[in-house]
Amino acid sequence: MAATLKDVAALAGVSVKTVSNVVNGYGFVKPENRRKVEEALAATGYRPNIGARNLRRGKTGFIALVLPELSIPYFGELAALVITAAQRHNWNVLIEQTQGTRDRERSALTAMGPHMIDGAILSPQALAAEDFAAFHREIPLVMVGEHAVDVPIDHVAIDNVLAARTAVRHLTDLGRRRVAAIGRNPRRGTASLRMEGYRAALGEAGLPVLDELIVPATEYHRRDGAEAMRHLLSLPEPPDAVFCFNDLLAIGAMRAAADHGLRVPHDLAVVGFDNTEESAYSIPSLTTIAPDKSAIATTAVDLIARRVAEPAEDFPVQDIQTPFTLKVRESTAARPDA
Amino acid sequence: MAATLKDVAALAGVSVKTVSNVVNGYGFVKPENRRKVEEALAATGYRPNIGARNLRRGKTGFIALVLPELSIPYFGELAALVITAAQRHNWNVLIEQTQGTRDRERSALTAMGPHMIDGAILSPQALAAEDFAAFHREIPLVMVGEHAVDVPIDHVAIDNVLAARTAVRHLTDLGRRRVAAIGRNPRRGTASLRMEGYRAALGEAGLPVLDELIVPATEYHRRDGAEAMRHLLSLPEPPDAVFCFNDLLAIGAMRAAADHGLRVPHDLAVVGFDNTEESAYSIPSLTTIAPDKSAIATTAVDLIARRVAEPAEDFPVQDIQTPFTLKVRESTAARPDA
DNA sequence: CGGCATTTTTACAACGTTGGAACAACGTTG
DNA sequence: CAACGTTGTTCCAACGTTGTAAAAATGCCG
Repeated sequence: MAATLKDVAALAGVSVKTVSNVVNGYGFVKPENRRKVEEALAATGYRPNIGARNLRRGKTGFIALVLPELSIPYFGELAALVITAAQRHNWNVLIEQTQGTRDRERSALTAMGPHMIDGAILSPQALAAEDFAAFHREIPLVMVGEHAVDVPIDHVAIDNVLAARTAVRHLTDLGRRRVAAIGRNPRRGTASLRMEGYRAALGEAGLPVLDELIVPATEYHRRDGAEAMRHLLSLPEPPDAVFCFNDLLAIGAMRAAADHGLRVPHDLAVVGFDNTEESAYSIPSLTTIAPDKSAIATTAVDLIARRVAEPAEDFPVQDIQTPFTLKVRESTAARPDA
Repeated sequence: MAATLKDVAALAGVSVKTVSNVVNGYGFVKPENRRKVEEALAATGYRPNIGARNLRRGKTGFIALVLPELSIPYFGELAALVITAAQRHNWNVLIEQTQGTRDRERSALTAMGPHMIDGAILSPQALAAEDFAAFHREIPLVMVGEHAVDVPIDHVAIDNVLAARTAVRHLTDLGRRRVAAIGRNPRRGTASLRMEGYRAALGEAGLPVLDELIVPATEYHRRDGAEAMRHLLSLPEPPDAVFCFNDLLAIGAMRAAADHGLRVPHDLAVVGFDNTEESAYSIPSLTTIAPDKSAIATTAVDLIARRVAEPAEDFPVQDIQTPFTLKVRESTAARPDA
């Protein structure tokens, strides 16, 4: 069996507490004893029992990361960064997958009691404001990306309206006149914000907002992008550009366009959102909004750390905007004839 | 604060143990009391303190998943499946990222004592056999994918030799004569197995194994695939087909080929390995070996569960092969002129 | 060398849970 | 009605750790 403090103490010939003191770096230990304890520690290969320690300390050493699906590149990349950021605070990360369903998001919120986790980072898709009422607000919670309005909860995200506006503006600057949008979804807050940016950019360019060019998507997978694009291509007058609300939709859209014999960017310019690794290598490579994912992860984790450290908080609910850039790639190269 | 058994007991007017009995489904509780306890449970919103429970039971309720990087699609997809499989055993999954470095793989193995986890699933890349000696073999360990030879540890993977042979055979069947390989890496066991399959298939087709067509890769990222492909295209006599040891390498290779003005599959046929979602939507879509990832995840988790359940085991070390298929897509379509 | 301050060590309790044993209540049986 | 088995409940201890407080050892001063 694994060695405990008791075993180490017996071997070193001191009390359990002295060993504990050495392990935790308490100052007043006779050098002689310190040496003996350290030897015993090494000899037994002692590892503290985290569970027992946390039980005693009233902390768990875990934070939860609740997201739709790890197999979606954006979330995989984000999770990787969150885990790395959490390590700096000596936290382990528990990942909970919700498939973007409200039920599972809600149950993740309630099931993970304060016994289990010290805090949670949540990337919700379907949660409504009232779901948060059920949540025991005993541990810090940070929302990333999606933002349930009217709920006083810390939030970290990019400026979605501005990002979308930037993306669409880029398309109109290239001279595209029929700019479609894929990803409308009234249940997603970010989708509404991106719609807003889309409309604003069209307005600035003096272009009309045409309902027929706005395609909804429930999920944001490649398949949905392809489907939406097929629909757009079946229109009497198809678009000459499309702004997709994430990279997967864009990849799917480019695929459908290719199947249809269209050339990207010549016949159709495409912009995505997220700057997943994939978008830099696709053929053609994908112009996309590049949020600073590392900043998102670090900010969210640090925010939880701060709330944990100062629990009886009077520092107000945070709504932090992290930076983004537009990565211009082949999918929006200028037409040679333009 | 969160409710404990004591609080619930006080409210219900029974002893702590009776509440515990109700919570754990112990049979002999007076209906009257059961009702009272259940009401109190609901009223307080009691959640068991997992740490304390595990401390008492000597189990942790966690398994570790040690892998190179969550942001790599294959591992993201695998992690998603492992988490789902683990849920069926009431396990939480702790994900540890190693970046594929030997140091971090080793430290993950030792740092996660038996206090922390009930078992571990390991997808190693750089570990040598001797590293396992350091590992306290107190908890079940399953290796997926890579297999450190000479170490008696459970292992789950596809038949890499056969898979590679199948992939290359597919290329030679299409009439390709100069079939390159990208991904040679003597430090990776699977790479050697895939090399073996590659050589075997060439042999069967009566083709020579040419050193110049075999390109090493340390990491298996898109960037490495592109780099390797650029090298191949600089040869006096470039290949007409390439077998990449994973999908990312293949995506990178296709990207480099496109940059070079080559048409895939006409000028160059490409086969990948892993069947990540991305490969179905790339342009052209990628022919690839499709391991049954779900089977890998389930088998690995179930194996751990079995070893945990029967610890004083005499059931021998397992080496389980999971099925795979070859998904033929556009990147290896037959030449129209052939 | 007694007294006192400082350093070092230890005993004890507690965190929340559950297994085991002990105990209590009950109905049944001889 | 005594003995018994069954059902239901409680008490105690323990899992491994650390905070508190008290005890012990040490060093210093007069």
